[in-house]
Amino acid sequence: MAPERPRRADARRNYDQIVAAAEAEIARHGADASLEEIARRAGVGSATLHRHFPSRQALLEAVFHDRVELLCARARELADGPDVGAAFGEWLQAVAVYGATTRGLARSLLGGGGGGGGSGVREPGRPTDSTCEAMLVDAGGELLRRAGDAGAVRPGVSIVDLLTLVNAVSLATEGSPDAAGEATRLVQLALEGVRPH
Amino acid sequence: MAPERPRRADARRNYDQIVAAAEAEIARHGADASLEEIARRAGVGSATLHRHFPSRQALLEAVFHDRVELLCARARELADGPDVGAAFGEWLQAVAVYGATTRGLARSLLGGGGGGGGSGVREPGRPTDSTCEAMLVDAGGELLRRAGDAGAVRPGVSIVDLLTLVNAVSLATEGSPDAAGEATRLVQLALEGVRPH
DNA sequence: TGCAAAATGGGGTGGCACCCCGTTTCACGT
DNA sequence: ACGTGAAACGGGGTGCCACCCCATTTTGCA
Repeated sequence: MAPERPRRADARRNYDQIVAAAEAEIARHGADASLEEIARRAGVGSATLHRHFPSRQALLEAVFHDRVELLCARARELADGPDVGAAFGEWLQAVAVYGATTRGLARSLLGGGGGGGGSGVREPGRPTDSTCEAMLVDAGGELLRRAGDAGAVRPGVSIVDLLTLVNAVSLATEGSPDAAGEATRLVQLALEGVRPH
Repeated sequence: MAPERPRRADARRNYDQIVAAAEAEIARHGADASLEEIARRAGVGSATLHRHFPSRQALLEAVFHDRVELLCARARELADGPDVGAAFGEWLQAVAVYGATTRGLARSLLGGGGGGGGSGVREPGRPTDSTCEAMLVDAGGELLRRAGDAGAVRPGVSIVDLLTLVNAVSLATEGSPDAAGEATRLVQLALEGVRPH
C-alpha cells in the first residue's frame, strides 16, 4: 500500500509536490479533500496523482508518515524516562491530541473508517496494511511492555486495542472547537476507567 | 434538523418508502450510500428525497430513530433493576455493539464526524442538533445518575463524554469482521481503565 | 547523441449531490 | 360530486468528482 519513492527525477519531483499540496489541502478540507484539487495545486495531471497513489489511503499515509515518525521517536524517548507508567499515559494523550488536531490523521490510521465519509469510505474489508499504524504499534508496544513490567498497566491490555481506542477518540473529536481538550478528557476517562478506585 | 412527518397522504407514503429504501441501502453500503440510488429504489425522484431530507444527517436520523428509541427503552428498564452499576455498564456495551453492527448509526450519532467520509462529511461546524443523540443522552443520563448514586461510577464522569467515547468505538470498529466482539472489548477496556485496581 | 523505457496529462466516462420549474395530485369547501 | 388552490412531484440540468486510456514528452543510460 505504501508507495515506493519513484526512481526518475521528474517523478520524484512530482511525487513531492503532490504530497506537499495534499498536506495543505487536507489541512484545509479534511481527509475528504478533492484529489483533483490536490493535483491542480501540485501542478500535475490527475492521472499522475492516481499513478503515484493508487488509493486515497496511500496518499494519506505518505502525507502523515513523517509526523507519525516524530510520535514514535517521542515514544522511544519516554521509554527511557524515570516513570514509565506516567510516560505511557502521557504518550497516549499526545497521540490523541495530535490525531484530533491534525485533520485526516485519525482516518488515515483507522484505515478510512469514516467516510464519508463520505466518499472517504470503502466497503470491502481491504487489507489496509497501514504502515503508519504499524509504526505506532511498534513504538507504543515497547512503551506498553515497559509500563506493564513496572506494574503500571493492567495485564491483558493490548497496544492495538489502546491505539484503536485513542484513534477512535481522535476521530470523534476531530473538528470540534476544542478538539485537543475534548480528546484529552476522553482519553483520561478511558485510562482511569468509570468505576471508582 | 429532524424532519416533520408530512401532512399529505402521497407525501407520507413517499417519506416512508424513502426511509425504508434508505435503511436497506445504508445496511448494504454504509452511511455514505448514494442518495440517488435510495431515491431510485424508493421509486421517487431525487428531488423528492432532498425535499423531505435536506441533509444526509436528517435522513440518517429518520432511519435510526426507532432503533435508538429501543435502546432508550432498554435503559429505562435497566434503571429499575437490582444492580444499577452493572446495568449501566451493560447498557453502554449494548449501545457500542449496536452501533458497531448497524452500519451508519455511529456516524449518524456523531453528527457525521467521519466521513467519510467521503462526501459524508461536512466542513463547517453546523449545529448537528441530533435528536437521536439527545434521546440517548436523556435515557443514559438518568441511568448514569442512578449508578452514580449507587457509588458505582466515579464522580465527574459525564454522559455526553461516555456516549462520545462509546460511539467513537462503534465508529472505529464498524466494518471489522468481528465488530461486536471488538466493540465489546474496547468498551470493557475503557470502563475498567488501564491501570491495575 | 540516440533510443527504449518511464512518466506524463488532456480528455473521456460514469456517478453523484443538489436544484429549477413545468406538471400532477391531493384535500377541502361548496 | 366536483372545482380549485396549494402542496407535492420528478425529469432533467449543472457542476464536481474519481478513475482510466493512450498519444506524447521526458529521462537515463550506453
